[in-house]
Amino acid sequence: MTTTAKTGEAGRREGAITLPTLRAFVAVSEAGSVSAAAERLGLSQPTISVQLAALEQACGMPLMHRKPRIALTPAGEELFVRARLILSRVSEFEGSVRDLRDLQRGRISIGLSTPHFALPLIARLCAAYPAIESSVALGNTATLLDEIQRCRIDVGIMTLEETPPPFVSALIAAPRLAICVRRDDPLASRPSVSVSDLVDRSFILREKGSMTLKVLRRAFAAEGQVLQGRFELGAREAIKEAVAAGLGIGAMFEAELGDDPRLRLLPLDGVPATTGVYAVALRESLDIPAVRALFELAASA
Amino acid sequence: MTTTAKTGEAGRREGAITLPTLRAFVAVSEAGSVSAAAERLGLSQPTISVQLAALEQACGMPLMHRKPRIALTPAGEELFVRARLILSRVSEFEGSVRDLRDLQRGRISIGLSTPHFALPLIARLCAAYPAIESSVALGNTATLLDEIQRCRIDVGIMTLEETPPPFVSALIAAPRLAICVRRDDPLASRPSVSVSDLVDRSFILREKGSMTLKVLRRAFAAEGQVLQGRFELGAREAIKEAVAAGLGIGAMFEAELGDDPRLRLLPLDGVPATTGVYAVALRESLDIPAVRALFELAASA
DNA sequence: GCATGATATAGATTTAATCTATATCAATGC
DNA sequence: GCATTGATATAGATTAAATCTATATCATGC
Repeated sequence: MTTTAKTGEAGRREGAITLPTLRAFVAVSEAGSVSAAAERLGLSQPTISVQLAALEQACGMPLMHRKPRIALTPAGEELFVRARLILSRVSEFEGSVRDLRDLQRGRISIGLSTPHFALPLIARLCAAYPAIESSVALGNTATLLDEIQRCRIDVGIMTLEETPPPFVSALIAAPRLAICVRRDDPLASRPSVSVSDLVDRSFILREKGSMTLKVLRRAFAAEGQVLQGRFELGAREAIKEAVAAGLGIGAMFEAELGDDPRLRLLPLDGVPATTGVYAVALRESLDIPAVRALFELAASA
Repeated sequence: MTTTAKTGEAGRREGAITLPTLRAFVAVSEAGSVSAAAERLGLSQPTISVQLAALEQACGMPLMHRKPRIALTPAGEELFVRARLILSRVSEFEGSVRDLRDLQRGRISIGLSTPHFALPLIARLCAAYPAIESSVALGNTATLLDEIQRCRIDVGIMTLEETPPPFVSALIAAPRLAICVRRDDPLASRPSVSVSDLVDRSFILREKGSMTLKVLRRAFAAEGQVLQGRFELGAREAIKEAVAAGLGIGAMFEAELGDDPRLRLLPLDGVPATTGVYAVALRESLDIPAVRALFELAASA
């Protein structure tokens, strides 16, 4: 029975190349048998058999012959090399994912409004995950929230009263508002002060958007008073200098003063403790490993 | 409403990385928007959106943020590079497949028992597809069929009567069996000979497995005669020399003699034309582009 | 020739990829 | 400030891929 070659099309049914088919092909080539490859990949033998057939289908030509034992055709030899190249790139990709997830690598950009409370936390982050690169910028509560929302920074550490919807936060500290006066100020020897002690005093204020300003203004309003600002300074350090220079009195949260011998910090009575220092991020940023790590450190402190 | 960070696991639902997800990711990164990427890939916008989410799921972290406009996270930057590497390897793989299929590259190993009929065909193959490398070996019908079956060669060109099941074949030529004698032989002037003319002559025979031997023996048996072999030689060229040296007469298929002035070839009457010169291969080898090309050339001659 | 080990096929099930239709979200103009 | 628009995400359905178990076929060695 002489079968004449049918010259019609064959092997044209394409089916895109997929990673499982390539894995099966490479495993069979290397293991020298379908069943050994199946075992190596932790899959069933028919799965490998089918995947191999699918790849030959997709390529439109036989890649292996099975006669004496399973072996590559010339075309198979060539494609085997390329298939292994693909798979090794995939492994590298997966390795990167693992590193990134295990924080063997990673980056986080942080914005601060309160260096005093933020830096110990950042220091702990760096100690726990030495491979994380962090970059730090400064700002006030309002600008930081804006930058978080625009994804300019991953996380902000700032004083805050409430966390609006798109954000999540973790409490770091709950300092009270205090008044900053010169050491020779009449009030300097008082253990604390109240709004009524301050109505005729002129303040050096933080800029708009600052939580310090907002809380102070509200404390005055609660007493029916209006805050009198002498002038406005956009940085806490500058305010300290201004107070020391006798330009007025200032306000800042406890522990923000540091160790300045020229000044004294007096707790302000009658201010409800509604504010706190928080780490803040977009909810979806919590899936960034470095951000999650920072939040976990904040929560565990 | 102060939402505290939930420190529970997140992004752990793995789902293996696939090529479509990587393609979507790279396309979005390059196109700068999901819908542009969809258009570029010829897919719908939701498909890309879903694939992107699937990759972020598989990686367990966000790869892009979408706030001002869509942009890569630091992790995304790193993985983007690796993803593009993978995809370029895949393109190379697909390019190889195309080349192999279009015979821009390819190899074929051919076995011959009848160089006279085979070489013109091989010459046509080389002319039509200059990029195909072919390697040629010799053998008789039986050894060639065996080598084909063991995938030692892709295709054999040989005299054959019938094509056993695992093979397919294409007819190349249908030469008749002829007797080879010295120019000074008493039979040399005859236009043809019959078995009865040869009963007392002593033959120089081809080896077992040769189709020439098989057909000759059967022609004798059909007349009730027994073929008398003087001795056996494993190569056609050697038989010619032996006949020329006067050791006996030989047999070969028409046109196999070539142009030897010492010899004459006499058609043997009464031999049914059941044999032909065929290209033979395993059925599955027809999917090898170079083999298919050879068969198509044979059929179109 | 029969037993055995290996490969392929069948049928069923789960998951992935893709679509259309629709909802949500963000930016922009009136 | 609200409505329109352009872009992205979600839902539900459908098709195709990947995988399994069970079984058939095939080849090999004794």
